[in-house]
Amino acid sequence: MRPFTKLVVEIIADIPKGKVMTYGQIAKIAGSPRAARQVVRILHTLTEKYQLPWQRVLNSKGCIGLPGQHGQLQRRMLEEEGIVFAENGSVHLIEYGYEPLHLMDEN
DNA sequence: CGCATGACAGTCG
DNA sequence: GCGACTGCCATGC
Repeated sequence: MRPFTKLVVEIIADIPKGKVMTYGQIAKIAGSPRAARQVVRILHTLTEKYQLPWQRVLNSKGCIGLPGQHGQLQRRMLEEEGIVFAENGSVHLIEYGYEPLHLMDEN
């Protein structure tokens, strides 16, 4: 497994309950600001192997990426964690967005 | 090895 | 503010 992938797994696994992160955010922290796609792939590939909280990972719009039933399921799981959805079906990233500061260089 | 694809992001009109 | 286009990087065929 590449370092990037490993970091992504660590980061996602480190997302606390009631918080969410975006693909771009995770990718950036993992070391590749442009690797949001890889985060997506990693979710697909490893979410079942490592039991990652995929439901806490959203796109930059704060919306569920999956269409249909999976999205509904994800939304319900997030609500169970205490996350409140906006009227448009998005999550308030300003409030629920999680930033693992211990992984930041300085900033 | 080359082409196509993906649960995306950022910019432009 | 929304829709369309391009960029990115790794995996799959």
